[in-house]
Amino acid sequence: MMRTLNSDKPKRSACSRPSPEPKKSSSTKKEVLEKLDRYLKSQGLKQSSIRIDIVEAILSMRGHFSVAELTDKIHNSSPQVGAATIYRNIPTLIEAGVLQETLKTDNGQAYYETADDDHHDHIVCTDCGRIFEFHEKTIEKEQERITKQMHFETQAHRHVIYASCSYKK
Amino acid sequence: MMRTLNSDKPKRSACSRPSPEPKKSSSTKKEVLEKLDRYLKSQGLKQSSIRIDIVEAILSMRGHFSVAELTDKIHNSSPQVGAATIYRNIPTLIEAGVLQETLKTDNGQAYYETADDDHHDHIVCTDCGRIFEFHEKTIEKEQERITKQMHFETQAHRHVIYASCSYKK
DNA sequence: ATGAATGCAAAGGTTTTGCACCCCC
DNA sequence: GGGGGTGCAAAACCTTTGCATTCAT
Repeated sequence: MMRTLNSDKPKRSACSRPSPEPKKSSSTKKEVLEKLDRYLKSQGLKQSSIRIDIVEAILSMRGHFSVAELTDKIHNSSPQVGAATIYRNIPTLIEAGVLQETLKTDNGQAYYETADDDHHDHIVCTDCGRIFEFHEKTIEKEQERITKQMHFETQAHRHVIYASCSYKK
Repeated sequence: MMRTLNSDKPKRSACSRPSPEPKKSSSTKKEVLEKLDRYLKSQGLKQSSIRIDIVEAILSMRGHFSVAELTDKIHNSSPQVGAATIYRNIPTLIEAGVLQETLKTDNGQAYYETADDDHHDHIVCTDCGRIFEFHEKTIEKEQERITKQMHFETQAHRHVIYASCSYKK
């Protein structure tokens, strides 16, 4: 029975398209940590060595990653960090502008990426599950026009295209 | 602490915008049941009174609904139907062209609507959580253009705008 | 009669929460 | 020292699955 979109985990091997380029980091690690520091101070929150560990793991990730993948990375250097701590830090780091949510898979798992300024949306390969990015100003503008016309104030959007890689086989 | 998009269930009362119009049913109940019948026969599957109950409940729903809401509706007339049966029927009914998935909320709950031919995307009100629809050919075309240009074959897409209703308060 | 459909309960996977303890400011 | 931060385990949540039973054809 066919399932909905990407609820079956596709195998990486099903797709021979080259992986997306790792994004060129627009900010240095130092800048990110300073931004975090400013945010924490502004909110009366505290630095903690574990929070720094988590941020460093995030900065070392390439592309888009799940919490499970992030957890593995963190456990490389700090095996004792609990999953709950990572989950509890996610909203904080999003608020701080360090992290952003990419998309949710149909099975409910969230994917994240390091926050950056250039907005983009995503194409998920239905063969291999990898996530690619696209930029399209026209769509952004149309979106804004529609929302205004319908008397809403845009807060955010998620635009995910599911498509199969033509390089297949 | 602010959470991601619609992970907090907003209260209906937070938004005074009129509800979306119930969609004018493009097919009669009879037509839908015939379509289902054709699909089931083609797949060697069976009719069952419970499956018909589920379809009738779907057709009686207005707008967009979660499995929980659908289950409640079904239980009005057939209280004994188990949740597993409803979940197991969903992929079948999607395949049959009776049902389609609208979106997943950030907390992982799926929303559905009756299948129809006119494609549209969705605006979720960040005040009240209600789901509205928009149609925009320009966006569809751009999307197709980008996907082709990147050498993918489009399978599907999900485009959800999160926006607050200006009629608020 | 044969295989699909169902109910029940248990299991699954991801994320959240309660609580006692720890540590940053 | 006080309030945020953390670990652990349990709970929450939606959904899926195993198994014995029932039903459609």
